[in-house]
Amino acid sequence: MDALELAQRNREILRAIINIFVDTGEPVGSRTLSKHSDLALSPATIRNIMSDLADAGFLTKPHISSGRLPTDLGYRIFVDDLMDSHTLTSEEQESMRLGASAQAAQIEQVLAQATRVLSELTNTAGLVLLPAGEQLHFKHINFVKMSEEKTLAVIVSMSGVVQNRVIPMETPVSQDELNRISNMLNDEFSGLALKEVREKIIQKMSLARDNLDTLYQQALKLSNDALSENEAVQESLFVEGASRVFSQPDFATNAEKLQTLYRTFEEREKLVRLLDKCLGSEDITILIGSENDFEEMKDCSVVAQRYYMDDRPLGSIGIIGPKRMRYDRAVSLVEWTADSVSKFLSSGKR
Amino acid sequence: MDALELAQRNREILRAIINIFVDTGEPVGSRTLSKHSDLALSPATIRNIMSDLADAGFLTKPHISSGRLPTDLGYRIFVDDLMDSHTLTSEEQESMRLGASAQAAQIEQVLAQATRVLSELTNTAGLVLLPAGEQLHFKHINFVKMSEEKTLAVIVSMSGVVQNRVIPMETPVSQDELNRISNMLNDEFSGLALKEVREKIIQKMSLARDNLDTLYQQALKLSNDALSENEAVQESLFVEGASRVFSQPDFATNAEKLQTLYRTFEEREKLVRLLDKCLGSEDITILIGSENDFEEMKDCSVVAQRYYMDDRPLGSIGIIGPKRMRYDRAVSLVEWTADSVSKFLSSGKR
DNA sequence: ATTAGCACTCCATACGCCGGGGTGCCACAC
DNA sequence: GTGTGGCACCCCGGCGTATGGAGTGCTAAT
Repeated sequence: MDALELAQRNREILRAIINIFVDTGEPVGSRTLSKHSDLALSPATIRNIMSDLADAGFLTKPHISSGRLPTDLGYRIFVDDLMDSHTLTSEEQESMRLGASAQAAQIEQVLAQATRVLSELTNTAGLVLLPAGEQLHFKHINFVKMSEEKTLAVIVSMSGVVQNRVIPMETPVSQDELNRISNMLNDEFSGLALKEVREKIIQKMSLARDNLDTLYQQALKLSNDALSENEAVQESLFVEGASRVFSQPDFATNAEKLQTLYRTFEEREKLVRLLDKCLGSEDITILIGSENDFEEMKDCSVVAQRYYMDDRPLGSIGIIGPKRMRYDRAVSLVEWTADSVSKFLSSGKR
Repeated sequence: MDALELAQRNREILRAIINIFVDTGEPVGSRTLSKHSDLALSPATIRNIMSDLADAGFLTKPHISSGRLPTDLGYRIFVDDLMDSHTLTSEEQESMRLGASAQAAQIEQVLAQATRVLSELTNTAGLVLLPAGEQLHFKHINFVKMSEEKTLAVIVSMSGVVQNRVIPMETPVSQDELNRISNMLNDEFSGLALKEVREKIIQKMSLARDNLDTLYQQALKLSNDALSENEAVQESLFVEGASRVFSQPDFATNAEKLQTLYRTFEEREKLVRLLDKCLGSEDITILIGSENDFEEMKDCSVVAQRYYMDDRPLGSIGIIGPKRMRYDRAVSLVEWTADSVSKFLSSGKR
């Protein structure tokens, strides 16, 4: 029997098993299933079907004589084909109303709030990625003289992300000159992606090697310094409510797993990579267990979605939780959140 | 027998017990102690002394017939009176050499690096507090017009801390006016503590209610907005290597404790409060177990010390780890780190 | 004062036992 | 052939018991 064309009844069974397992966390046996489900089938029949489903790779059992639980593949089928779509309650929708206060003037605060709520509602860790690089577009740059040896560059992107960078100066430059430099740069680069700006600068630098206009030279050097390491440094990730994941019964009993999981969250780098992956896809991304390529997180699933500003994808927002989660609810909430954030960022208000 | 004048021999015993316990994590019994220590005493004698020490409140036992381990008070005596001072190896000193590269232009990076090393060397969590408020002194402020409705305030403190703040504008103000406003503010407030600046602004605002100089009015309003919520928002804490604490055997076995500890670290607020306390004292602060007032952290100890910029205390840096830690080493390392940071921040280089 | 000896306590571990919830397979009914 | 009841078997987990080790407290002897 082919995986993709399971008989309707088998699909029902698989769905029921997953639903029950997600609910209780216990492997589900034929007997309990025959009671709990509305299918009028005897345990023996169900056993046969379960056996088939296990052969097909959708179910497994922790030990030889125990109930079944879904494999990653089982969850996959469930998410792709079997899942009912969850409709959010109006309270859930309401709690995602993004603070329209003055507070929210900074984009970071909007994102932080969104993840916090997301984490609360799903009881998992909320994540949001605010990437640098291609997604960010240069709006303007300003230089502020801090001392003879140091200048502060303030870079503002179209999306409202503000970055600071202190640049050590070899030769002093007056504030006046700095202002002229920033005007020059703003005229030239406004609207371009940061990456393009960097490329252009490097290009111009090599062209201008013989140019005697020192101000121009200065400008290029300064802006190069200001934008140089940004990509690595500035890719910023917010994590909210990680402790919720750790207290899930799936992990809480296993100190070993808890350790490695905690370390993964602390490093952040792998989380960034995961969310980064979601940026590539227009649809919501669901990574179940080993589908994410990190051994340490093979018991976790990720649900994430891009968010937009004015129809341009800006970053991604999502959750990470135990594999055993309410996927329907997670999907709805993440979608709704990404949507709310996108609307907020794109609305005239800003 | 008075706590403070324990017979020399008893002090030796207490010290030995603590040293062994810190080493092994097991309650230490009279027999093991009589072997491991160089005191030529029989187990029975040691038992008597241990019993005395227990009566005095320095030792306790997990159950009626088991070895002894130090109480918080026991540790207290140990750190105050019994501890040998640990001398750092030159490698240890070396690893704290703070990156003198361009990287370090921003104060946050110096602090982050310092905590990271501190955490590695002590195998505990490294903490550093960079407080706002009284410790920060106003250097200058700049305004950058982002759009008609939004202005970006960039506040630079004497210590080199840079803060951004987006301010929603009711009426548009030109960049030119913004510049004049910032000049006005810089002349007036440079060098004052942020707190004083805020007070002065409020004072002036009430005085100037009838003043018709709209620019001046604007200036006050803007600066008030820019500095208003800073105190709460900007107090920033770096935590590095928290997972090291969690993997200590003292906690790793106890999922319960692990949970609450996670949560405490995630909230951060209590950690801030602890480090804040250390700001008050010139000496290194050691809080053992319940000496910090947070129930959740009664199994942890804190070792922290102020750091300075140009002889002015700026924030505090330290570690938090299990009560059972090498206090001598922790103290030396924290002191050395605070010292290195202070030297770096105050050096001519900056 | 110090020590040796002894009785006692408590923990950790191992072991055996048993019950419950499962499975797999076989044989039977429809 | 498909679904079902029955039966033998499996394995986890909880519980009570035994056992050994580490430690204490007390007493009596040095």
